[in-house]
Amino acid sequence: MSRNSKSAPTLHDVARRAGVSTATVSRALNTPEAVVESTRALVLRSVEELGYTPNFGGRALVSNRYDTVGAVIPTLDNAMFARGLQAFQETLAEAGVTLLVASSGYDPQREFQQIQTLVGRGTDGVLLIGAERPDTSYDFLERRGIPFVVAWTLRQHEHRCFVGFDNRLAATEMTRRVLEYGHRRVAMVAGKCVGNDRAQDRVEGVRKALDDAGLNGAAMPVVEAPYSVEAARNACAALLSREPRPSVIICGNDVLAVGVMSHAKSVGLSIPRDLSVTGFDDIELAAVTDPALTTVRVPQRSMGEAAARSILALRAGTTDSQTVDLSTRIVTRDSLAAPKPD
Amino acid sequence: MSRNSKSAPTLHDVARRAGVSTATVSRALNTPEAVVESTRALVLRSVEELGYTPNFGGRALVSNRYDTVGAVIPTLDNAMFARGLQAFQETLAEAGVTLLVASSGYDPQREFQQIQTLVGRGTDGVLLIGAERPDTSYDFLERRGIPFVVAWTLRQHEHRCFVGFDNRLAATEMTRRVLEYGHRRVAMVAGKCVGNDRAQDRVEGVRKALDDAGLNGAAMPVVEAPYSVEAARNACAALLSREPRPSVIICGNDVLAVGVMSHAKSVGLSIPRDLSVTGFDDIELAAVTDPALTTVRVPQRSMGEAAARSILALRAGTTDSQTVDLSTRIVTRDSLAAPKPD
DNA sequence: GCGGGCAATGTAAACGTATACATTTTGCCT
DNA sequence: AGGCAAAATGTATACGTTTACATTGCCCGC
Repeated sequence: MSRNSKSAPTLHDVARRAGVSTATVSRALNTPEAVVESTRALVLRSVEELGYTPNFGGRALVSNRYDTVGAVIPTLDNAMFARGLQAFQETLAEAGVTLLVASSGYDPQREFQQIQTLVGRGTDGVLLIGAERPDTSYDFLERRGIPFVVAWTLRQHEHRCFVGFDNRLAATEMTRRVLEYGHRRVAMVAGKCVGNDRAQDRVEGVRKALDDAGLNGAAMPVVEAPYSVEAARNACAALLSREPRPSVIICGNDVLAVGVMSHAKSVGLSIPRDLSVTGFDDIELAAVTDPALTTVRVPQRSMGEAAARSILALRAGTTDSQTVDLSTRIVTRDSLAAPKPD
Repeated sequence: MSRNSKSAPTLHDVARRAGVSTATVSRALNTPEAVVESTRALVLRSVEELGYTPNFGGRALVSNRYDTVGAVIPTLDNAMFARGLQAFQETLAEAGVTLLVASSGYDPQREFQQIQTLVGRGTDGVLLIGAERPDTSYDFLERRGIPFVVAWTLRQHEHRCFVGFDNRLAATEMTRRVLEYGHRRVAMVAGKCVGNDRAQDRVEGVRKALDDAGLNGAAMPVVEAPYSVEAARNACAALLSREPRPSVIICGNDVLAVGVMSHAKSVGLSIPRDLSVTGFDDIELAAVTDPALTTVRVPQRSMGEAAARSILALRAGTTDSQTVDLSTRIVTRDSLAAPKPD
């Protein structure tokens, strides 16, 4: 009954068993090249036999490094963030860094709390989604000197690091494509815009393309909906009841597009014959809806990886915060076609 | 330039500024009722002014509590785990516990590494998905005395805590339903079974229902596919080329079902007239496929919440590991119908 | 008015690790 | 062989917190 399991073995225990000092054990583990082969083997065997693992608190206390980065995500329900986060986590893990996850539920106040919690936990890097939040949050991080990366969007800023894509531009390009098909009665189902710059940018992008084409962007009908199929159905119903009825509905998100198509079909409309629909994100299921969804491909995994690399660089002391601008492209499928003549 | 930002304020700084001892500050923060109103106010003001936050390493070192639980998830790509994890995280957060996330990529070896990393990080609770893994992993946790919960599945076990549902039973029920419709030529597209007891259970459940009905369960054609639309397409092609052609394909997952339907339609089959398809999980999009998917509803959020509660209970010292058995139910939509007569 | 008891606060000792500095050992050159 | 530099190891302290124990001050009953 030698292993009473009451308390974990410490550096001291290992040192005594190996007949060396604690400093040597520490070195054998952290800077192996600084210790001679024979003693290193001795130490490692002792570590093995005792099943020693370093105490995280002790290590963190003295070195002030936690090898932990936090991410505050609006929600994990959305497959999109999940996938990006997956890549983020994997890249971090390769560098021996662990990921702490928190979610804000799209609430800036809660996001701030979560940031505080994470930092209080010894997070030495933070991933944020979207640029729009109270200065309080930014100030907190900057004052504390915690490196952070803003992802899923792009902004011009002196000192901050962005990893994302231009939501506005992507929406403009998609809209331009829609107009090329000859559509003039354009409507949009957007995500909730308050506090969500990505949703805002997408609306703006659509408006801009309309303006560029000599149409009145500001006059375009827009209904906002939370990112759910059911909400999108209702939004679609609202848009279809307007006069003149839109010939195309541009959606701020693939999930919304799925809901829109679902409702349109349920009231007897054929897509794209009677109504065209476009999405945004290119989630896996966009390829298998009926009809398959024409949408904007967003480089989710690359974004997660790039964000991780940026944060690692920042933690390592990179001074120049290089923004990473990833590109999107339109995936042409079957939900967008020319409008039928009046 | 009083705030040099070089080093964070410590308990000492707060104490000196408030003119009290560090012990009093600590108490004012952790056990407010043990300190008189006036000094508490004094301390809190001092905390405020200095922007003090406790050093996590110091606290963890002495108290040996990290208020952190880890989760090792096969992958975040699958919306299903993401949603459950979201609920898990929320419930944890309410109790002031932070979530550490790692992913295994369905690799038991990597899962073990991740468990070790998390525990080395001071995780005082772990969430695992699925029951099947090397004893090494279980031994490690049990020897260390780290409470853990196994979710997404159910097993009989003396000391371990399970939170999930009976995959086998759910599959049996779905198959029974299929048989009630009159189907006899049953085939299945399953998830990869090696190391994945949920996928295995679902196959077994289908076989059992067939056996119960006097059909030969073991003879049922099964193709395994990773959880992706594309893989499911190929699997579907393989099954459809067999003689006799199946009248129904039971899928181990909604994503697989979507892929199967997509392929079947692409070769000119009408669903459910020429081929019935069933899913598993009831992800949000199952309701909007064409036709809408008949599937098994899995209580993802409840599972996440229940798992969190179990882990919190275990951490708090509950001795009896109460297993939580959540129930599933069949959601009837349009992808399952009677087979057309030969 | 005085002592006893209790509430409030202070003192100081851990917790386990990393590392600056001191000491010993090794290897090499003359 | 002796001495010296460099390599290897040991010694001892600091990190910031919690908490057991010691101390102080206060109120109350007699």
